[in-house]
Amino acid sequence: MTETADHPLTLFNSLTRRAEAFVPVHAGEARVYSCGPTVYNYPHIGNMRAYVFADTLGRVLTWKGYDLRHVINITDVGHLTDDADAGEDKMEKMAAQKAQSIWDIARHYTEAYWADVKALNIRQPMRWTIATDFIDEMIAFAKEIAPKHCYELDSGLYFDVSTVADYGRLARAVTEEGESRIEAVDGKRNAADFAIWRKTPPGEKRQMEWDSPWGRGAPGWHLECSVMSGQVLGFPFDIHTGGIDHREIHHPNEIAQNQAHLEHRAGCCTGGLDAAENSGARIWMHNNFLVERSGKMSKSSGEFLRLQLLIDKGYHPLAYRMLCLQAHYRSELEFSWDGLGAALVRLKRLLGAARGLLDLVTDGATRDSVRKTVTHPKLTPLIDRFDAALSDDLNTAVALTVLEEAAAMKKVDAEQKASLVGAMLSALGLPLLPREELRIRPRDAAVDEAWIDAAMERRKAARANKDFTASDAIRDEMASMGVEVMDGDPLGWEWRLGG
RNA sequence: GGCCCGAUGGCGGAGUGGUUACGCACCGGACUGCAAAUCCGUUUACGCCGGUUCGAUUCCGGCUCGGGCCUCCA
Repeated sequence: MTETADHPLTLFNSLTRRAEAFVPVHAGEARVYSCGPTVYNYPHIGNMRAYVFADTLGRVLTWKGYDLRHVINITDVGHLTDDADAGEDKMEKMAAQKAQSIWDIARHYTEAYWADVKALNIRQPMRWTIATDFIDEMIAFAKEIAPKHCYELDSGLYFDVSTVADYGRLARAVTEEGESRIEAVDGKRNAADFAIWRKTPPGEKRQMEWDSPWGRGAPGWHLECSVMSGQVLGFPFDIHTGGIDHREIHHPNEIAQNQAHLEHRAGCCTGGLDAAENSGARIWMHNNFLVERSGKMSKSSGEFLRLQLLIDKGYHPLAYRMLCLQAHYRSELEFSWDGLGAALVRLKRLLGAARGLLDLVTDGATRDSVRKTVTHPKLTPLIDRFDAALSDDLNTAVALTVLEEAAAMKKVDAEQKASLVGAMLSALGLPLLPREELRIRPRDAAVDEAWIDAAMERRKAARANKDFTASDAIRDEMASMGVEVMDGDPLGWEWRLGG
């Protein structure tokens, strides 16, 4: 057993379409920027997969011993409803629909998002950047690159993608003359040109608008991420994450802006800076989609799956995290209620196996710290296998099986096992929850805990008298109310409701 | 029309040129007054047709089917 083998962290870089060794820009640090939500509506569980992924990445970086500096942005302005250049702003539209201030809308949905973040045990990033806090910086950024890379039309300031080298390298699919199904904005030089500043149409008044050298208006969506990531983390930073949909449009545009910005700062250039070397980030990572057959994962379809709905049905939110962990982040993942139920059962059994270790658990441990405290010969190979799995582009599916093996391990030093299991749970973002928190009463449950406790008491008395006819009748009665009785459950659950 | 991706047992989902993860479900056993829960054990798979190879689920080509993107979307 070579339990001290070192497994360098390798991550799949969308820019090169290859797994690459992670080499931090700043020794010992990992600087990560994640594209966050546009807060014009509730996030659905598919959206949340991106943040579970980003959190898992951050936890693995911590496990590997890096000092994580993570930024997630909140887009509270500038996201368009349809046409990429001249459509309605999603924020403005929702505010109009609800007859509320746009700022109230933004706050409401930001808080809803944060609630989901908390429920999924996603760690707080070093900083949440709010787009509207960076308007001045966005204007300054745009002013810098405008002379060489932008042109002005009636509707706004546009970025000319032909002015940077290798535009669209990330997407690998730039359709120069493609049959676009949307009407192009008049005057655009290239089909792929995008607005970095959108002017408020004459005669209109928006709730969110600012003065700029190009008139009153609002920043384009792509500009926000370039500015916030560069401001807070500095170019180049290590990793930029987002959903796979961003690989085609948003991130290529962000990269083009970053190239232009870096070019300006370098005071060059002949031929433009290379897109791979000057994209702003070393590694671009994209999580795949959570898919659901009936289309409930699309916000535009009206009804969509929110985390709160899972909770209302009696599924603990961490069952959803477990569902994500079982698959690789780059694979499409199928959502179904049966699948969620399976993940919940798995989570319960895992935490049940880890029970009793509660007060021994060490949170936030690193691989190296675990190696120091866990020396039992049956446990050390598990550290290595766990580390190898996570180091292999975040193979959480395999890491999870190693964790389960560790939790089920018999005849080993209890304290060492606790350290190991605790560290593994922490690396995957699964907290050791007590029973009360893991069990969730479905919202539509016909009975409450008081009723259940009373019934349990009656049944207990009948059983004490060996009156099994009576005790079975009570059990049937409870079952008819949706309560399942479990005698002698090792988790200490005497009953359950729903999931 | 253009570009890209996928197809693994009942479901989900890893992975690999040769010994076929894992979870849930099912089945068997232990436990239980009986169940449930829990624990232990077992069964079932690599879309089709060619090619490369001593050997392919794994590599290459074609086909079929499914999905995504090209318009905001994690």
